[in-house]
Amino acid sequence: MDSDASSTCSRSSSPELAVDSSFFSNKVFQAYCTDRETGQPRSEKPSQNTGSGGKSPTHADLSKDDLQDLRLKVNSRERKRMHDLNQAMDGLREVMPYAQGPSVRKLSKISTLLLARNYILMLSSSLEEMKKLVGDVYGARGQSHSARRVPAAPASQLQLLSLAPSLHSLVGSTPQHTTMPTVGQTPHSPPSAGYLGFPAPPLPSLLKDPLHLSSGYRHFPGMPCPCSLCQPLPASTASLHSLSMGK
DNA sequence: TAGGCCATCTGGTCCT
DNA sequence: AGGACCAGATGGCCTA
Repeated sequence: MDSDASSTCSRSSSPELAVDSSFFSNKVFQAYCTDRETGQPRSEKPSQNTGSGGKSPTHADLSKDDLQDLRLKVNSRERKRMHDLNQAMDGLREVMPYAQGPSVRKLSKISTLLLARNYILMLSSSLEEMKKLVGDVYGARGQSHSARRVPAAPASQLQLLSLAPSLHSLVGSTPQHTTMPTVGQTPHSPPSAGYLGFPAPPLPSLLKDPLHLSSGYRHFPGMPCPCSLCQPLPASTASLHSLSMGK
């Protein structure tokens, strides 16, 4: 989907192969050919087995055309590798909680990676909170069975209780696949997370501070809120937040 | 015009 | 040996 954005975007992230034209117009390649023609090798070391009857031809033994073919092959492979990488990056962009559309500029690669990291942290946090809440609910029900009979919460209310975190998550994290631009967003300004339904932090802070995402819950009136604003972060989540992206 | 982002080429290194 | 992966260099495009 977003790979289409490359065609609508002012610039293409993966331009179609123009191997011959781009490669042969490349100044480096031209310089390379010039060096070969003038007999001034750029970097290859003098080979001892050149013309000495080696069993298999080394790079130095290859003719100019063969060397050129080899270089083209290597370049093509590298190009394909980078295109695959960009495709994967597009796939990642598609599932990010971010406004997408022809009028919205694509997230840069670094922004995509940083946002993905924070998104994962937020989802982990939501999952932990939901687990904790479900545990509390079932624990309370067990106690009520063993002790005196307390009027249990109606089933609908229980569902609401246990659904609250997921509601938060859904509201706050469902990828927006519509093409509607965010309010106050210029066609070429970086997209904001304002579509989430709450005042979104500016992108830079969102990318830097994972807590901005985890605090981005929508607060429903009358509904118990398990979000990290209203409750302290669980220890496991806190440890998650301390994770670094170090290599 | 400077700076950011990107695609591409290229040579080196590592792995199978 | 061949391919994958990586990082540096280079040049183009776009935006503030």
